[in-house]
Amino acid sequence: MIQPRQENPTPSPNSFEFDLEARDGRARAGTFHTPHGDIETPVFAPVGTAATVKAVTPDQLEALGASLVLANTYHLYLRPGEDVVDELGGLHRFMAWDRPILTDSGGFQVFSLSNINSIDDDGVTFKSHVDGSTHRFTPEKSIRIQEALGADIIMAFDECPEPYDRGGVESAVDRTSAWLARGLAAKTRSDQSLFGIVQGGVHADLRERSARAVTGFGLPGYAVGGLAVGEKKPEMHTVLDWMDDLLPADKPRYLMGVGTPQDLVNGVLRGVDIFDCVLPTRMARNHTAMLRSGGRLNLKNAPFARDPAPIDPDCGCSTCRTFTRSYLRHLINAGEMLSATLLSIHNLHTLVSLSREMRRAILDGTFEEFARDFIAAEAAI
RNA sequence: GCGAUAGUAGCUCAAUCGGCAGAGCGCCGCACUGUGGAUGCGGUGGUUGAGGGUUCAAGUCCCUUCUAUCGCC
Repeated sequence: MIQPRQENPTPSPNSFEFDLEARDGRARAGTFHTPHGDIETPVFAPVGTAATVKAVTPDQLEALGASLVLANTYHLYLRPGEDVVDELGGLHRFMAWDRPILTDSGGFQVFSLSNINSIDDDGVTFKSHVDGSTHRFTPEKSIRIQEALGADIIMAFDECPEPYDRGGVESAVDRTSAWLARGLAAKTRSDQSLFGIVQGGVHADLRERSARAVTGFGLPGYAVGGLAVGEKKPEMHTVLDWMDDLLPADKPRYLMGVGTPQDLVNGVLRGVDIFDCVLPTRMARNHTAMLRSGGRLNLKNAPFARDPAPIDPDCGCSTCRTFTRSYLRHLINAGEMLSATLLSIHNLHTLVSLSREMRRAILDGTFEEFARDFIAAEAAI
């Protein structure tokens, strides 16, 4: 049985302040203060859907140098129920992660995982993907659940539409703003910071309309939603360029659901501070190792059967220091759960350490060179 | 030794009256971006145990033979 940590870190007197420490071009290095410690940016947040980062233990996450972890409101509401988490002392104690936690609003999952019954200006009625039961989320309900869960950063309930359906994007922009106002009004806890989400798809005028509305609430941080949902890469970069101009410089920017090592570099290059993504752990479960500079290794592939090399000879993670590709392939082939753990550690290390290196380069004033080399190396592959 | 039953893809099995030899799994590979260890997509795969016969046509009917399982002297 896992014992939750007992010590309670002293809350920063400046909780939810963001110190912008350095800039290099549009790239930024900063520190976001939360009641559970500081988040040094740029940062990559591993995703722990149901109060766990899947096959990775908190000790392993800590060894990786992770600070912020994302948990999912939709999943925790359905199972075990936010009341259970609340009763057991809140998310930090429940999942034994004493550092900063961010919860999603449930908006995206309602659209991507459940069966939607109806969506209107008031909220969304949907059927659970677990048992088919009917539920309803509203902006107020999402805040109530997230307050019961108790993460440091909580997200406004939003609508994430198809990026190329302009009519759908336009109504999602206005609905997301209206829902943010209601979520803010429903908020009662002062030890959680609410981030607003900018929508607008790939349309400049809609991104601007959304950003103006959302930043008007003077929130402690802002998220860019509706990207990495099927649009082309150059379009994502263009939207991020717009966002850098539209979002206040003195607040953290969070690019939701992204991404690959290349996405992180391209995001930081355009002023993004926070990332989260399921890719490193999902690919780990699907036998794929992310390589730092482009490329992936599907370790299930036959040629690795007798390969004595580590996944990445230049990687310093515990998996690469310890195990051969041959052994990892054997674990996968034998159906051993350990393969998901070892690959998750490698994939998370790739993104967490890349974020840390980018931070250092920004502080040193060498980030533009770092990014140029990184993108050149990727192009050479 | 005699008898019964069964041999079809790597595995488990389909294939109507004799009418283009198939499926699932595995294997090989691809995808995966605000997470279900999920899922989706594509590919490889056969001397139908062997040999002969009947027939326009045989996995299917006939003969011989080999192998396996069960039963009986």
